[in-house]
Amino acid sequence: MLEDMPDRPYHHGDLRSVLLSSAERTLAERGPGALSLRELAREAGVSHAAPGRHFKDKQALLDALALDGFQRLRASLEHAKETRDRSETDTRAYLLGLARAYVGFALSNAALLDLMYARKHDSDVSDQLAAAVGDMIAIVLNTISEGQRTGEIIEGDPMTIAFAVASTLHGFASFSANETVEDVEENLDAVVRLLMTGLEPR
Amino acid sequence: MLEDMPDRPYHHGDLRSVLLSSAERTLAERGPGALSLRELAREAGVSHAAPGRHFKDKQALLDALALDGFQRLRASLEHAKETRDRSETDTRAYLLGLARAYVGFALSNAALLDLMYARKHDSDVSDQLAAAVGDMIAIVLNTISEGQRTGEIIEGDPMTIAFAVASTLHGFASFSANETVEDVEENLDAVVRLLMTGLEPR
DNA sequence: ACATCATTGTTGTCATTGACAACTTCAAAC
DNA sequence: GTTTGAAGTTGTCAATGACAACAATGATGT
Repeated sequence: MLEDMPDRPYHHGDLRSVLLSSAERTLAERGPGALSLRELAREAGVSHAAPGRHFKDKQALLDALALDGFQRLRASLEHAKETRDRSETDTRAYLLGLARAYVGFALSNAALLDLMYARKHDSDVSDQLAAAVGDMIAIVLNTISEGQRTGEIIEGDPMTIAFAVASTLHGFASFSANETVEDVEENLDAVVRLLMTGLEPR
Repeated sequence: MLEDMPDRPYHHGDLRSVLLSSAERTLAERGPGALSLRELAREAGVSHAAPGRHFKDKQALLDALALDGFQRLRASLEHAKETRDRSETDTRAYLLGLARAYVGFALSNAALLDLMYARKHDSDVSDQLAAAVGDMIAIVLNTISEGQRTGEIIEGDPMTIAFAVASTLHGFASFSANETVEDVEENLDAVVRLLMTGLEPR
């Protein structure tokens, strides 16, 4: 009889990351309400209590997902920055790149983005998440400061300006992900143009 | 013996709205995860299945909360519009009023706002919610069109401009509600100013 | 008046879930 | 080699959402 050949070794070896990616798939496909630790365990071929070794809580799993999301979003924004650096130093083009990256992430990871900004994380994790948001704003801040140095951006407290710009990006991404907006690209261009030139006639 | 005096009549009479307001309080105080139909029933002094008569689903309750939230938000924005009409017709002041109303709502009803924009509603309700968002954008749209008529706003597709402005308001409100931003008022002023005048030096 | 009947509430039950406790397997460190 | 601790397992519990079957109430039509 061959039944004593364990399909998988006793120790899964990679359970934590398997749980995370499985959770993210479920989140994207069936929403946050469909997330169940026990179901994740079943999918991973592991007992119902195994996830408890890696995540104290269901909330801990969600926290980890959110943090991971911020890391990837940040990487995406920084990638947009780096690819820009090789071309010219046009602040508007740079902002457009950032906006595209942010919106792209929002469209591809709508449910995850919700989770990232959900107001229900453990207090210490909330600090980390706040820091992650701070990092993102810092990227915008860099652009603003650079733009101010080259004279492409008006003077004024760069932090305030960065906050305003980040707000716009976030709001646009959030809206675009929610409603079924067809011409995201065009709208996005218009938003960046508007941000740069303002609403008042010159 | 007095025990046959029913504390409450068999028919609660107002259960639906009691459930809704109780749910909203719980939502605000303990987050969406703490919402339990059974607990709401207990608080209302009613059996555990009674809520089922008014809400097919837990999701149906959440949908109702979200719709109600949009109605109140819209009323608040329209109130801002009416109080403005009595003073001058300065588009910037009007936008500032709208922004204050939106942010005020976001700060007072953070968890509810999350729910309103959550991507997990029943499909037909989603349509109603999308319509609600459309109504809100329409309010902004009015302002933009008026501003264009008085020459205070640049020309261009008003819908696109309105979408951009609404995005900014929403993003700012969402950010302000999440992070612990101290000087919301100042930042808000700066955002509206920035929207009006743009980022480029003139 | 009064029978009917839809509404709203009730009890009972079920499968699922998150959390925890107690036990086992394995591998690495000493 | 043994000890020790991380990772996985079974077993159990209370809470929950959903549903079915039944009861009370009040409105409607004649």
